Amino acid sequence: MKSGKKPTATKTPKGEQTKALILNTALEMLHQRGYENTTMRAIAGKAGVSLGNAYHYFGSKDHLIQAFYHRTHEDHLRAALPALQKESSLKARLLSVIRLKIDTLEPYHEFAGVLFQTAADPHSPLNPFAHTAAPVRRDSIKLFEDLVAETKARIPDDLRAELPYLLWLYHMGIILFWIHDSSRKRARTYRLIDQTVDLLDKLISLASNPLMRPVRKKALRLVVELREDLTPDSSVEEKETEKGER
Amino acid sequence: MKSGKKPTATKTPKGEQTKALILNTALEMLHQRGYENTTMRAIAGKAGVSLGNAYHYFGSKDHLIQAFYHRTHEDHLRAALPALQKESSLKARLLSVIRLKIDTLEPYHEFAGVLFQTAADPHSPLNPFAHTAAPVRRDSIKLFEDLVAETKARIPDDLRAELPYLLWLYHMGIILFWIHDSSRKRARTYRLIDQTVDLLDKLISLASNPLMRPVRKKALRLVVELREDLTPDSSVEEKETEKGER
DNA sequence: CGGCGTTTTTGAACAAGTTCAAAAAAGCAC
DNA sequence: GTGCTTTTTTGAACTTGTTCAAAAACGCCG
Repeated sequence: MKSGKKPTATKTPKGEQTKALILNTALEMLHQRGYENTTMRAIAGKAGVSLGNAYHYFGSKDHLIQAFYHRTHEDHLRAALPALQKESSLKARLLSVIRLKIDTLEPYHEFAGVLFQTAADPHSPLNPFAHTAAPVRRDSIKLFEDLVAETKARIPDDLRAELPYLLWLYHMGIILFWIHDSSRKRARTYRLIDQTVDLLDKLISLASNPLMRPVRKKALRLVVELREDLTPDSSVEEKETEKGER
Repeated sequence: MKSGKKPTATKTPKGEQTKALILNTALEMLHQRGYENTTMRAIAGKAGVSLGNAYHYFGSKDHLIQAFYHRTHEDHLRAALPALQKESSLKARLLSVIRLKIDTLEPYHEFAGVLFQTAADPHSPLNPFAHTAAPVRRDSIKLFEDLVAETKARIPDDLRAELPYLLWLYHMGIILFWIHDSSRKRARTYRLIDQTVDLLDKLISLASNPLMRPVRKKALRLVVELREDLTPDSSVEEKETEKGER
């Protein structure tokens, strides 16, 4: 699987339309037939365009996955935001959001492995930790900011500031577990969620205790320090100066 | 990337030799040229055998990676066991082991992403959480058992029983971070290790406090419950009954 | 040595992701 | 509408992982 180049931006209504057509066809096929069975040729064929045309709009098969990412994220948002309205405690809010995330992902469990796979490679632009994915990630973290913001639990400011990011990290961990979960109806994942949310809630209370201040400070300092660099612009990728893009 | 079938067991000294030759050539090339640039054809070519022959001994490119896994694990063991002799405190032992792990992996950082990538797919036999990898994993966890066993710190039995597994999990997390770490000389990873080992040590002390017993019990019960199922024999893979293998 | 089953080895073929140069269509200025 | 540029679209070619049937080599029995 080579790198896959620049997904050319669409510059015409016609192009826009073709791009959307390809994407929809792709998502549909991915859903129905899974990742391996959805070949670029099949997508192009079903969409009624040529193979090369598909590659014109999506630099690689992975870019299609990225689109999938976007879509499920949006779906999750649509489900989670209303849920947040109904709950006020941090614990209940967190529980809702995480459970809904898994609910949203569930139909795609079969090829979620591939999803995570492409996402795990630091060189892949899909990787949620990479700079390229920064916008998506930020957007994703924002949900947890909302989650934390409107809760009246007494949480120290330093912790409160980092909590969204930490919860996002936690939610990534849950997804990782879910991917590997082959239990019926994903029972084990939901159990993990219920229990860990409970533990997290307790842990947050504990960390909020004045006695814990030194340890908390130290831990948070580390988090901040290592998180900062997560989005370094000093990447060595993109060796070529592109000229047509602007 | 299709599945890749059964890596036929070698049944002759001649075969043994060829297999070793291919493996060594592959590891060398992986080291020098990285994953993408090391094609199966190149390996076969340099080893002086045919492409098909390489596939006879290694069912897929991934199987080569698995061999790589083994090798680095052995290297790590060779470095870590002596180090354990010299240290007695849990903290110092853990610090040693983890740092040595990263030291061992460092030469391969460039293609570590791919490594983790193939390892992240639940369908891949390389995935460290999968049943197929159970032996390797067990062996890997064993190191942490040694690490915990001979330390005289007063740790409650329930925690002590699960600690090796938990530390193994922790060490996987460190590796994940390392893979994404592009700082000079991997400074950030080492900093993360130093700091988190310290925190872990504190956390273990804290968890050992009688006051924490209820929470600890609850958390450990969850760990045990979810860990058990990690190696279910009820897998749906291996549809064909193989007859030549025994 | 000669036959014969097994293991090793080969080479060709296939599938699928990716690249690319060039044709076709669209957009636009005049 | 005509000519020019830009964008879209195509189709063929290339690369690489993988499969497979058949040839070659091997081991062994009589």
